[in-house]
Amino acid sequence: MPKPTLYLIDGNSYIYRAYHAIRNLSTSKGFPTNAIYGFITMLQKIVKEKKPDYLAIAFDAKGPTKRHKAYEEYKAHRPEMPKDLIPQIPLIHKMVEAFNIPVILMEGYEADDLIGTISKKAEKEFEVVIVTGDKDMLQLISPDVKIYDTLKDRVFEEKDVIERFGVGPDKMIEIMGLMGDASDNIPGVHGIGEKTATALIAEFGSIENLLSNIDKLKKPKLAEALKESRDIARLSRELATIITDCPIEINLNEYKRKEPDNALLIGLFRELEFTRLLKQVAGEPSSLENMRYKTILKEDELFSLINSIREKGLLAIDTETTSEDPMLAEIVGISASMEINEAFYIPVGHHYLGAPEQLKRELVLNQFKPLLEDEKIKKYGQNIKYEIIVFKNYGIILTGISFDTMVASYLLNPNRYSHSLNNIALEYMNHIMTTYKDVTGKGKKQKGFSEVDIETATKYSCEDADITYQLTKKLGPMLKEQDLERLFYDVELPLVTVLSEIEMNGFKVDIALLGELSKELDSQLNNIVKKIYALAGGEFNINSPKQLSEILFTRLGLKPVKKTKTGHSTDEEVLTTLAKTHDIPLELLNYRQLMKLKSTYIDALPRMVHPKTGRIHTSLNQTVTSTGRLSSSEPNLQNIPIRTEHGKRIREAFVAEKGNLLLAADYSQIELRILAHMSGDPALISSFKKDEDIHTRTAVGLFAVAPDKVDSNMRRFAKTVNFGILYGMSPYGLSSDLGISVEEAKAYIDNYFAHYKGVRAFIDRTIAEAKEKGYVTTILNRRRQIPELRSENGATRGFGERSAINAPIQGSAADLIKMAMISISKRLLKENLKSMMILQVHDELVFEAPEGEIELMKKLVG
DNA sequence: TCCGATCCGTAC
DNA sequence: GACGTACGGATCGGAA
Repeated sequence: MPKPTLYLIDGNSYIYRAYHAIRNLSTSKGFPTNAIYGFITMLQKIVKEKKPDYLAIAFDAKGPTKRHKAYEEYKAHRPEMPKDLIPQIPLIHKMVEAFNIPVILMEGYEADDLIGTISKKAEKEFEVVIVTGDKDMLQLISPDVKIYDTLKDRVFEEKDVIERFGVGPDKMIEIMGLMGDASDNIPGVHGIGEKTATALIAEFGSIENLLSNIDKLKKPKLAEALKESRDIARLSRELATIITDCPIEINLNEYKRKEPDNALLIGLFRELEFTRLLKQVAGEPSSLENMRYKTILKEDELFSLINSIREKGLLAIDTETTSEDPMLAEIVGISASMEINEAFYIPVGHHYLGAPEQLKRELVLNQFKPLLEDEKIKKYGQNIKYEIIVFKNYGIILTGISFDTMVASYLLNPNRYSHSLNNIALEYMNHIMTTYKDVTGKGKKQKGFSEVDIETATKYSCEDADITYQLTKKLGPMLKEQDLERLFYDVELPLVTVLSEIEMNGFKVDIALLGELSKELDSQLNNIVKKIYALAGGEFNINSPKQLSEILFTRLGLKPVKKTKTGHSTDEEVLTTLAKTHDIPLELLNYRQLMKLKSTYIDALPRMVHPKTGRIHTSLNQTVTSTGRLSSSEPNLQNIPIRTEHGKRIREAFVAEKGNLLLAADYSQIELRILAHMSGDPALISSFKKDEDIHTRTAVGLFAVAPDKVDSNMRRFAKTVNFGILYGMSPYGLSSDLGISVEEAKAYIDNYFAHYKGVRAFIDRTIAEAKEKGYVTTILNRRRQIPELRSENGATRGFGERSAINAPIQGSAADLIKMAMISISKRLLKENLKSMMILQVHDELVFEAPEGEIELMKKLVG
């Protein structure tokens, strides 16, 4: 007869884990619920998976403990509990009660001690499992007591401790006494970490024995440290020791697992708006077992699936592949969902020992092709641009794209840090999904999706398709509510296909030219490095701001100009200032510029060339920026240098295929034009109508001179002011940009607003409206929330105000160029042109056109 | 060995 | 602190 299991949960460790695992969850009224939700999820998981016979949860009590009295620094450096976690704690206690799980709590003692005491008492009759992420608890392990770490999903037994530390759990306090514990501010002996501590205790058995045998140590430094820290080591050991005889009444029978109090739970779930959990308790099907997820391995099943999709006229689709890069991806499986809680997975490329026979990829794709290319069959996806590209590389043109949950989530809140399916499923469905890493493992054990067993893959991939389907149903109406439907269906969704084309087209790069440039810069850099070392009086790592700062401000005694968080700044502004007093900063500026170009562009770009196409395929990300702009990554082709001479030479390496030419169309001063439009300022509008040079026009106002008397310097000032306005620049910012005093800068800004009165009014109006509504909008009604406007902190609020000015302007410019991309793409298709759109850089579109089409293209894009 | 924080610099 | 939006290379120190 096996012993019954007793699970003892370290409530505090759980709360922090839950809080950090889940971000940004709150009720519609704004009460934070992330920790509560995470706590429940973790609790349910334990109960469901481990099925404990007995269960209790211990919490720390308020107020100081014995350890605080013994050592006032104890846990002193621990950051205070986050503000949004504090109000969740009492609700977590209530939840535990509603689950009918006993709460163990005692004044003057920590959860560790209570667990230690209970575990000691229970180990004879029970198989005890302590659930915690805290490594202090390892000392409690015995043949009958294990530790379970939920985060790592790992059980630690006696043998695991011996394997890692070479000694038994009873020696853990000795090791901890030596090495200390940063999180509890237990000091330990300075200079001794885990390695040394483990070795010493393995040899001497205890701190006391070690201290009486210091003379036998071979390392003098170590011996010295130990001699000095005798008392600290003893104290640390004491602090690390978990008390196992708390004066607490224990009736183990009370810990026997009981059914939760469902009425109480429903009340709490409703109050906290946990809809998924509510459904669960109310008895609706929702857990994974109730899902109708099916693996398709036979031909007749495939045919019947395809018929069923045709009947429905829609599907949410997801592909599993061998690569995150769609240009390199090979299909491993396809999943589809047409109904809530129902999905199908068709594996076609799983290779592992014992893998069942699967349908041939070619067969499956042949069967799917007519359906995928049928415009009348609606396709829903999460980041469906990825699927478009993957399928295109198999000769399938995915058509009928009707929803992208990632893009929808972006329009609903462009500030979100992530629009991953897992993330938005949590936000909009209160649903925690299996992650990719759960399935493929991570770190060393990570495997490709083709090695994932088909049963697991089915669950994972079907969930993706299913949730994508469900989110489509959920987010569609939300877009309508916020009046985002036109932006979504007329602009962003058609843009997905356009972006996929640009990415697939790619950009040709002259690798040989870059190679030459690399060699050339190498020798130039070599010369500069020698000069720098000579001037510095020795070698050091110029790339390390830390080392450079040491050279400049300590060895050479130069005067620091400004600070960073961690020391003295060595950025361009600082070096330019220092160049007046020493020769070395100029060389450093030179070095920095060349090094930047070489490492970021010249040497990096050739690595990004696609093995088959020989071109560079960037990712154009549609859901990253908070304003509505696109971003470009892997590589970022939106920040290729242009300003400096060397930079221009890098641009020269971007070329067209033989017989083609590059054509760039840029939307001149688009943001200032939008400012004119949105502000209705007559002076600004008339200037643009007359097609004047806007910077010169501004200079005329600022300097009160005739247009023909504006010199290049005046124009430069005016240009800086014009751009500064778009960014909500302060007098300080302008002054440091132009190298003038703050007073002068303020005068220029005042002067600007005196000439463009409509702009002043627009800024004031925009900020006021943003404060009232909490968000700003663009001309296509793109919406960005700006919570910073309501901050107590002046700097944060200032940031909010600048964003409120900039976001509508930058975002409207993005709206316009996106519309242009769609219409140009349509014309290229309609007129059957060979010209390709190959890049967007915010106010510029780049095309590669056959020579014969170039004149036509100039007209078309102009 | 990997990952995140930091500093820095490129673009619009 | 002080000008908006991005991406990424190099270093460095701590965690895995």
